[in-house]
Amino acid sequence: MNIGDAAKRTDIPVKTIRYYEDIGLIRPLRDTNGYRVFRDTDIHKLAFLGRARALGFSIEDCRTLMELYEDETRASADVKRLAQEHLRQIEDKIMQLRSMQATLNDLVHACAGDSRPDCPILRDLASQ
Amino acid sequence: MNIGDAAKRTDIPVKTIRYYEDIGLIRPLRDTNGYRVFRDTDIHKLAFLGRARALGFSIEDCRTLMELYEDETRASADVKRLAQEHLRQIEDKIMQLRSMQATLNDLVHACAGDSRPDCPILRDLASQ
DNA sequence: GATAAGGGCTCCAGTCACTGGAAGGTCAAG
DNA sequence: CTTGACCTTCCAGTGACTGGAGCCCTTATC
Repeated sequence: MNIGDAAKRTDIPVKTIRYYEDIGLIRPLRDTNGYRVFRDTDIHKLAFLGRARALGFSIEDCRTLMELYEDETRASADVKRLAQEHLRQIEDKIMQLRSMQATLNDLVHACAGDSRPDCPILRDLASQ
Repeated sequence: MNIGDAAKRTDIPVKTIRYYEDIGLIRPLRDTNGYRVFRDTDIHKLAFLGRARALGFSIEDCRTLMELYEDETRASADVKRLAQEHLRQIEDKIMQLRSMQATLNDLVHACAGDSRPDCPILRDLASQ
């Protein structure tokens, strides 16, 4: 299978697949014409990566997860630890965003949003 | 005031302040020795930027907000529109993260986290 | 007057995870 | 034989900084 088909199959852009090869996440074979050839295992790995990325794991986490996946002697504790740490970071981020959301929401509601220059949003940003 | 004091006063790293000058967000004066000199207005602008960034506005949004702030004939509607659009993006991001959180949470709880290799997290990532 | 510490300066490179584009090779259809 | 859709590599850019090298300036102390 060529890269275009692999991209369609996994919903990962062609450019991204090439990038994943560049950084050593996948190792597709090469045809005599230089084209990448994707086997089922490569497609499987790409799909794995796609799902891990969709859960917000960093590329380095993905690399580790793939290594763990391929290591038959792994301990599930290692996977769980990684996922828990990531979950904690997501929760932190959500709290941060919720705090921004709350402030912004107040400000937006306090602002008339008309043609006059007076604006509580700017007043807040400029406050000492 | 030199850059170090400006940094302390506004809680913005020295490096970041220099970067803000680079991209034209602030225009501190220069002393004869080449050192940047920060007036009260510069400090005020930096603090404004700090608060806007803390609310998650992009640098380009910050630039626009500062222009609006300095334009006495602005319409508050323009500020509100910007803030509302940003609020929408924050809400999108929160929803995305909550969805990740939910999935990850399920997976983490399903995983024994012991020395055995069997792991629902990896099984999910590898699922067809 | 020498020196050391603690500022400041510029410029370059790296971060993360792609993404766009240029310049060119390959392949199947008409 | 040409067209168009693929594919290739390589280089540069994104956002918002951050780190480091190599240098200059100022102030205090010996």
